[in-house]
Amino acid sequence: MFQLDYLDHRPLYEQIKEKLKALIISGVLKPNERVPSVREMAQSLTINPNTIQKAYKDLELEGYIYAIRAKGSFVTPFNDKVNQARRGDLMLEIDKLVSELAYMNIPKEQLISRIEAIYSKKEGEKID
Amino acid sequence: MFQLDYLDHRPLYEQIKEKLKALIISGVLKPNERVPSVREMAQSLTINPNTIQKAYKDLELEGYIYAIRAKGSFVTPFNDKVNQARRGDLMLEIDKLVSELAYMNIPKEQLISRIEAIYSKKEGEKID
Amino acid sequence: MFQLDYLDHRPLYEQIKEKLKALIISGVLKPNERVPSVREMAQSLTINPNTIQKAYKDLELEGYIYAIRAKGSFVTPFNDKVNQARRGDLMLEIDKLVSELAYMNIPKEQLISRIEAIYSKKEGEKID
Amino acid sequence: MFQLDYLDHRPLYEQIKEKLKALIISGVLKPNERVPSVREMAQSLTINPNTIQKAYKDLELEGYIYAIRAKGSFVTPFNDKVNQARRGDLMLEIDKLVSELAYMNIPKEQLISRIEAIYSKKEGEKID
DNA sequence: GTGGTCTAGACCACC
DNA sequence: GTGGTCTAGACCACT
Repeated sequence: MFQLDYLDHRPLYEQIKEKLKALIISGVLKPNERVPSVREMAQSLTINPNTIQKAYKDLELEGYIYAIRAKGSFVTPFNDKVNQARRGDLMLEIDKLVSELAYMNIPKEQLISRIEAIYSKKEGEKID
Repeated sequence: MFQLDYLDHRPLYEQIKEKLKALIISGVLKPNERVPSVREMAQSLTINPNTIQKAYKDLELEGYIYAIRAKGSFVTPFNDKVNQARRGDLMLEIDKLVSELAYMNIPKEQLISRIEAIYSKKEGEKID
Repeated sequence: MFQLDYLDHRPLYEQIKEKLKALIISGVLKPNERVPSVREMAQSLTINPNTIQKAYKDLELEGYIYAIRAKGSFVTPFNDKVNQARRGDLMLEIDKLVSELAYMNIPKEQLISRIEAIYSKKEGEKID
Repeated sequence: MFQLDYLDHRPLYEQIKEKLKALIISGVLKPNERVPSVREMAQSLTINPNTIQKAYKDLELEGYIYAIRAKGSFVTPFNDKVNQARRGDLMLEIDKLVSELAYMNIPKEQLISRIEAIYSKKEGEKID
């Protein structure tokens, strides 16, 4: 499914969270699709199940997946009501990054075209 | 100059770096202006000088300030050649954030207008 | 009759107990009325009959329903002698919750008016 | 500080959370007071530090304590803005309990006098 | 010394 | 078989 980077200084569970989030966001994992069980994932990454457990629990708290005991874990279907706080955080992060890029004299057109590209790719998927 | 947030779980030196960077980016600290000495800053924040030292060293490596022994540290004047790696990192971060916002159905117009606002504010300062 | 919430991390039988209790307490299920059989309930919720069985057995032990073999389960008519232990437990729980609300500076008038409302609603039902 | 009940079927960390919360709510632990370190608590209860860690982390997420790396954990000073969600949850729980008590014919006067007692005790402490 | 991360291996409740 | 809890013991970054 993906690989870990042991040179990365962040905790393993952070990497796992990031990779899974990316799969969900990019649409590789569809809403309500089952994600690998804690043990399956632990085996395929050859790390301890507790580390996966922690990553999954965090993702559940953040609203990306949900767990059903004795059934497995699944991708949360997107819901506009959820994660308003998260949206605010993302906006603040974007502001900081954009300020830094502006300071470096990156032309804003470059940024905007990048955004257009990401959004139009997403539109393309919807049509599928 | 600024305050530390002890509830933030990041290392203190990360916070210091972030705050100083923000001051530089926003133009509060001008190019070649002297930043407070390690001791001054340590005293005003009542933390260990080693922590400030580490923050300054990182900022120097990232190209935001330069140190002159026995004189102090100063804001690096902007230079196109500096920090091409940093730019790439920022772009990757932006991509990740934008993907997540797209996943959350934030309209791209909202993002773009936000960017316009930040850039036009910066233009305004230049004229000063 | 009711729906299960698979996102709830409590065991399913706990949810079933809670919902049935609510139906009894609110008067939707009257004293000596028959509650759905284990099989009926299992079918309508599409879960394993063992899970329903466990919920019913617990409710019987707690004094909310009684079972007659080959006939089904029925709502226990209210009886002052029953459940003195349960009352004590509820009082302890109330104490804990009220302490927490007091800590949060919720005015006691708000609590009391809430209690009045619940009791007066119950009185209204009795008259029916 | 307190003792664990190994006959209790709930996870140990839940018991620890409950006991600590009670100490905070009752005012035994004052705002900004330091709570025992993870290791101290683990030793005094003779359980594994990881279990304490989990309890403390949960309490931090719920807003009762805050942790500062290399310093310790401390009681969060009460803040009206925090935990509005928690308040709503508590209110729903109270409603359920009161309904059940009403069903058992507990006179509402008994409930109200209990609430008065808890609140007046809290007022007494404030004057101290 | 503090909070935080990780492993290896065990056991439990649930379905 | 699944998610969740717990232990014992280790190591890390930070102050």
